[in-house]
Amino acid sequence: MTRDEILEAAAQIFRQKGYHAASMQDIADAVKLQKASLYHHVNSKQEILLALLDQALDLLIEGMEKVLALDLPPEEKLRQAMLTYLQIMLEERDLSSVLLLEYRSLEPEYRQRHIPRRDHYESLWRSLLIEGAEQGVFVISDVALVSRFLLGVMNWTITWYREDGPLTPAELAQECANLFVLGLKRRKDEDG
Amino acid sequence: MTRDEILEAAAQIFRQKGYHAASMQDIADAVKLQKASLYHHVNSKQEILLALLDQALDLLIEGMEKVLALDLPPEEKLRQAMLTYLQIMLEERDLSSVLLLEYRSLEPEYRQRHIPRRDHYESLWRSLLIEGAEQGVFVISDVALVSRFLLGVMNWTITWYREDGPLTPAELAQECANLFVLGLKRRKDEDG
DNA sequence: ATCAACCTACCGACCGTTCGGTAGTCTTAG
DNA sequence: CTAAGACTACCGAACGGTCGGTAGGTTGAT
Repeated sequence: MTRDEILEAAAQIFRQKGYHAASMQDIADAVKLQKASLYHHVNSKQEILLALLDQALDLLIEGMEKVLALDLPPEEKLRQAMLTYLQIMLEERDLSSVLLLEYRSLEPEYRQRHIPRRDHYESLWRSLLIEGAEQGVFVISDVALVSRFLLGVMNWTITWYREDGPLTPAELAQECANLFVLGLKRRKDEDG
Repeated sequence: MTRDEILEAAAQIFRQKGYHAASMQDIADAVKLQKASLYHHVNSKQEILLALLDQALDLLIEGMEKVLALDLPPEEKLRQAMLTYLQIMLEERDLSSVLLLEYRSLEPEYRQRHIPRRDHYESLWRSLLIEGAEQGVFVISDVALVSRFLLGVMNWTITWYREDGPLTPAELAQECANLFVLGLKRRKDEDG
């Protein structure tokens, strides 16, 4: 049994039940250990949660930085960023769900460590939008607001997306991007 | 002390801590009763949660039905619906947060009672979009998907909106509607 | 012999809920 | 007008159970 296996099981249970409804006993059962044995690998339940949030954010930051480094026109870069985000979200659902929904269960001391990284990630999205605006491709009055709209649509997908449904993550990303890109792009009838 | 006062306090605490992290003791403290006295007014903690979800959904359904009854072109009706939704969400934040985030804590028996009403509400949004599509004003390939996108953006606002921030709910609704309406409307360069 | 991995046994705290009881108020028969 | 009875609102104490976490011992590979 490794720490990572415990974290993985914990993510699944946290997602299903929520942090507070999930007990260390549940996690122990899932990895077929005694509850006390978990404490050989982790220091506390809160530490598990923090580790999961860190993992999730690492994935997202890594994905976003790769996209930002690409040499693409803003519109394509935005599409690529949305695709990457949704793919991570929907392929690592346990982790993502914990990041988005169980974040509130972090106790203050741990939260302080987490918030700056979260802010950093959001700033990556803003920089993408700013790039598009500076090149005159996007028309955006409030970059912070639009980035929240963007992340909002995508974040909410984890509450309703079904793997056995009609859409693949890639198709979903495309539909989503279509809707937004049209709303952001300078229209033909607009002046320069 | 009335049942409604207890529900109101419970909503606030559920929003702050989450259902499972909130204790009956917390609620009792908030209304300055002994924990046991709560059971004179409510039957269980789960019943409180269900009552709050019902209250929230009642508000939203009522608002939506009023908007649907208006005699407006589809675009204006959509804008009005979004405004109404966001106003309710942001003016009744405790209730709305519980609806969106604590819904998962409903136990199966209670959930079965709640789900049909929730589905009904979402169908109201779909019918609005269908109306616009049939009149040729909106171009929508997948109504269910678009309605989820719409609700997703708006639902996520409760996680970041600050009352002391720069935007009123009405301004927020307008920005949000602008983005979406552009993505949905038939463009000039499209054929008929 | 060492040490990681895991165990049994246990701790105090708190959970939602129930119980028996007590003021105070309202109703109604004499 | 009064007194008995019923009803509402609330309380203190306790229930069985679960919580996260700890102490200390056993196992087995190196």
